[in-house]
Amino acid sequence: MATKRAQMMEETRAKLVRAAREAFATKGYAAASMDDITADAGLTRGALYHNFGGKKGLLQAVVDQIDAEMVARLIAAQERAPSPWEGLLAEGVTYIEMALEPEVQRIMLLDGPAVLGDPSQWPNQNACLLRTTQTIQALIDEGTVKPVDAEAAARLINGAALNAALWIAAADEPRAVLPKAVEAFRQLAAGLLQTER
Amino acid sequence: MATKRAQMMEETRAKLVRAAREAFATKGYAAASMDDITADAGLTRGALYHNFGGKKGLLQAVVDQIDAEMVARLIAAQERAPSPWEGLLAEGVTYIEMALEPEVQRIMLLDGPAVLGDPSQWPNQNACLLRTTQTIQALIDEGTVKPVDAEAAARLINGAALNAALWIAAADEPRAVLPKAVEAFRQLAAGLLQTER
DNA sequence: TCAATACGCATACGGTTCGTATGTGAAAAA
DNA sequence: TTTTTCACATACGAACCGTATGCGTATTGA
Repeated sequence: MATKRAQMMEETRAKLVRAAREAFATKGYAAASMDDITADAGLTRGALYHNFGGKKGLLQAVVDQIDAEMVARLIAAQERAPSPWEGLLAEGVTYIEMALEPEVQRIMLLDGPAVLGDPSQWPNQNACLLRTTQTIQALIDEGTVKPVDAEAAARLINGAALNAALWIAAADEPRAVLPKAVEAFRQLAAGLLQTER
Repeated sequence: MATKRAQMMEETRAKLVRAAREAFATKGYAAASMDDITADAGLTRGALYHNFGGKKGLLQAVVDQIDAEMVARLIAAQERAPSPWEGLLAEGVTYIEMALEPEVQRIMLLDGPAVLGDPSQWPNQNACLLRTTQTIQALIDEGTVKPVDAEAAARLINGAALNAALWIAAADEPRAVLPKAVEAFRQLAAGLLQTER
């Protein structure tokens, strides 16, 4: 039986994460006070410290939640593609598109790395990167991609997409810049393809 | 005549920037207190507010200084290369190497963007990226590189190099993965080259 | 069913940091 | 020399964070 206490605790955690996600996205991590967040969730800082250990722990929880959502969307985009190679490109493009959302930009691309450190160390980010690495390795095995180090290629691809995302998010006209970024991304990625045809 | 007051002021600004650069690099922006920084420079917060307007202004000054140094190194690396295209690759490798330095990583890649916003919108419009953009534009004009958007390409190239650097920095054996990263970087960048042969 | 315990969360307090408002002494102007 | 300017120091109040402690309800055991 799921104890009633556990249910309550899960509920308060959800409320705190929801309020924090909202506050971090709009004000940024540093400017968002724990008093405001907890009050917004109908609680106090006591609950926050008990459940997450502190402000950083709460950010970690928010990051994990968003990260999981992003990974799900990346997988969906890849599976929708007609070929593994197109799947890799679709993944990158999806990643770029997600950065149009202020929430992703602020929490995942700016405050997250600054407060929590290297994103590639985040649990779900590792899974995402690992999957990209495997995809590239498969493309290497089938001869579509040059025999480079799969992990290195995956990290560079991800990094390129990430910076394109940051660029778009900060641009005056995101919708106008998006196609440029996507085109440049496809060109860059093409560098991994076997040259002969 | 350069008034004595102006000389004094320039001196105190230099001392503050020096102390701040040290503190930001080691403790990070958020954890570095203004009292510590100013005391370390033999001053008080009064001088800081008078000269830089606040903590963010001081960070901006530090960022501008480091940015200028980075550009100088990028230019030097590019001029040392045998061809414009090799110059671009040399820039990327140099960028990777610079990102391995904790100071650059902490201030320019993590705290800077988080506190000041996207680098391309910094008042001093980060010359680093501008430099790469110009290099790529030149390569496009001479026909070496495909006619993509120069800024987009520069962003992606920088992003790839940046992530490569973060990967290397977090690796168990940095010196072992460095060549892998450089090789993958060269392959990716080759995607920008004209295909005909 | 009832007493005892566990524990999730609220409350209270001290310490640190930040921003502004005001004071001061030396350089510059008169 | 007197007056003004201004670079910087000092003083004060407010906000925020982390820990220690208290309270009330859910859970456990007899």
